[in-house]
Amino acid sequence: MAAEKKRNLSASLEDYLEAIFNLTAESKTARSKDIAKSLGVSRASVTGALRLLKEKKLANYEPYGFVTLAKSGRAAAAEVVKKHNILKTFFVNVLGIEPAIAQEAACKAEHALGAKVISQLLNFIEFTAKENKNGYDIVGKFWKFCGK
Amino acid sequence: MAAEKKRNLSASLEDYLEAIFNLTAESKTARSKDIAKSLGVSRASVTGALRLLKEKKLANYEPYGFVTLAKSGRAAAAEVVKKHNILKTFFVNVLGIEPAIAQEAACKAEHALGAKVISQLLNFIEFTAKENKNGYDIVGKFWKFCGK
DNA sequence: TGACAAAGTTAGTCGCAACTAACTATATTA
DNA sequence: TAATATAGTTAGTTGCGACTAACTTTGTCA
Repeated sequence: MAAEKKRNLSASLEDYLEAIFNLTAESKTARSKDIAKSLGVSRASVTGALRLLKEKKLANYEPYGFVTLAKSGRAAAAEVVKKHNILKTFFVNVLGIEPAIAQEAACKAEHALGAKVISQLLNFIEFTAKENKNGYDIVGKFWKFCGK
Repeated sequence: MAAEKKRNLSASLEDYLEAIFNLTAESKTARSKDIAKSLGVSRASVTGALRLLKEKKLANYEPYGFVTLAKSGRAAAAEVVKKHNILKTFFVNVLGIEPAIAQEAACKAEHALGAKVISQLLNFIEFTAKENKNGYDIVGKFWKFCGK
């Protein structure tokens, strides 16, 4: 059995990790102010969260300093981002949900669904693509089905 | 526009409503002790939740008395139960998730997903049934696809 | 019917995650 | 380089949702 850590992270802390991950990808530095803005939260709340993430060895953080993700934090964040993307893709590309609604739903569901469900959703997305290549457009038929 | 109430119920209170709804359906009376047991929570926590539900006019409750759902509470509970059932059905019957895992995932996701996503999931379940009747077994093919 | 068990409530505590207000550190620029 | 704006922190508060321990009410049965 591999070393599965399975930290028990709250939805809130997962959101912070995700925000730091995304901001870092975009602009190379995650400023506290931007984390606050992207999560719709006060700067004080961000400070508190960063302290918790530091305690849990998920983020490297010193007061008034830069924020980066530690190795385990990056892994946890990547996991959440992956869940988010799979969910959103499934909602939009299969179910035909409008992107803004899908985005919001993915944000919430990403904390609720475990690895098995997520991996099956990914499988399903790939399955519909394969079927489509083989001439059977499941999604197209489904959307037509919904049209009435 | 119809009278959309859209009460903002916490996940926790939705769980209580759901438990009361299910217990009532099973045994006709929802005892505090049973609510506690079914949610894995202390009896004191149930008392607190019942007071909140009463304040919000969702449950009829007097200390040491019976608990029943008020009209709006029953509607809210039915909504949650419906989400739960659609999710679980989708997970088990389409994605092929083991029932116990699907049950747990549905419990969490039912609070996270909105009406649009849920109704599309239901549509999708119905769509696969229709396709199957027409000789195209999407689910069967998907499971085979997953098998490799 | 009175004692006892079971069910329910109350009071008080805890942890989490947010907030505001006020303070401190850092960065900018005149 | 000193004034000031911006970013970040600290301290203190709030609300929620759980808990335990101790108490009260209800129901049972000898």
